[in-house]
Amino acid sequence: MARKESITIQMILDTAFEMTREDGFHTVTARKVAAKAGCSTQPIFRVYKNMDELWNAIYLRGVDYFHEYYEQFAGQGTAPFSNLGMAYISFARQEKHLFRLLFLTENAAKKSMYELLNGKKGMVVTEINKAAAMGCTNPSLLFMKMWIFIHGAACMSLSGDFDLSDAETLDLLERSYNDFAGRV
Amino acid sequence: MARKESITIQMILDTAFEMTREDGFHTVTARKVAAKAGCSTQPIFRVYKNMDELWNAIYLRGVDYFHEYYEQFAGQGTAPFSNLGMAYISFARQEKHLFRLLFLTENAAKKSMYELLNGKKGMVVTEINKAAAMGCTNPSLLFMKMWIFIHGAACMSLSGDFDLSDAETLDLLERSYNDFAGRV
DNA sequence: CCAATCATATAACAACCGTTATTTTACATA
DNA sequence: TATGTAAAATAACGGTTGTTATATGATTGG
Repeated sequence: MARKESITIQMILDTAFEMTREDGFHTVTARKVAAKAGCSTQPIFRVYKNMDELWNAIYLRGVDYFHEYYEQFAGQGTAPFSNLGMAYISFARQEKHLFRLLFLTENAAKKSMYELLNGKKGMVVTEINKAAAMGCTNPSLLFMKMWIFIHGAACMSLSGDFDLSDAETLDLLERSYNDFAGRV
Repeated sequence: MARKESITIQMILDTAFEMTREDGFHTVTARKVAAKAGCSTQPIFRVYKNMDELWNAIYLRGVDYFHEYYEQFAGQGTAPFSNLGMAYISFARQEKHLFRLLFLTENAAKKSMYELLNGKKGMVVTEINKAAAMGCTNPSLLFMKMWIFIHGAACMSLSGDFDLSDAETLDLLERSYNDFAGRV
């Protein structure tokens, strides 16, 4: 009855997402995506109404990508939040463009930082409970302080103003947790 | 002998800088600057070789602007670094576009964060000395921890994930200083 | 007052952008 | 095998960008 589809929505989104990962969000244009996917711009506008829709899809794929990356770190580490913090900072270092897109860019579909951090597994809640179990009187405040600190380190590493090794970073996070929690 | 200059480099840079302040760096194009300055694009390319030079000049003007803003806070506050932190966070809140340009954007002429923070008056050194005089054993480490925290709060306020009042923010900074310094 | 000279304006160039109209191509059904 | 149909390619439209060639303008020394 009709010609068979040869360029799928997956191919287009995969290509566009990879461009975002490697060169940043602003490099994703219709013509460049088409060139990299080996087709014309027409298939893009068949599966997406316009470029805004594609950009939105890239953001949502970025959220999924972050979660997959981030949830690998669940249960690791000793001090509460230090595992999540390491995941977050590692992500910022290895995926600068995605980190910018997810955590430093205003966006129509933008999710709150807490929603992103808690993830599908409720990892923040888990860590808060862990802190409470360790005798912390105000674990939510502790989370807030810890995350401001962690977010600061992540953002600093974007501009090259924070370049501790992973081991040093983990040590810093655990010491900071103890500082905030009033331990010795 | 020749026609008198009517559009100065100051007028152009003032206009372009104001556009950056209000609408962000990416809105500064030759034609838009010309329109806002009430002239053609030609005077821009008389005083600047190309747009890169103008953008560079905007960055440097931004550095000066930050210093003027920031140095007003010198000597205020009680806990070390809290005055500088309040200045930094206030700047991020009130001058989002400039903050992004100065502290979150890669740049040919980019200065290190420490250079920007220390300023012309050596304010960071002053605060570190203050901490040392208060009996802190490792004031440089304390500064690092404090500034990661402060930078985190500033960056979070960009995305609307940090919205404490000034009084609450100051309180948070002073408490954090005590946490890091091991005080009660 | 004229002419040289430099500032400014106008207009154009080539390269992009998102988007869409038009044409070509491939495939399933009758 | 012919035909209808939808996918893909081509090409174009109107907009933007940085930059530059050309034309107009004003000013000042001779």
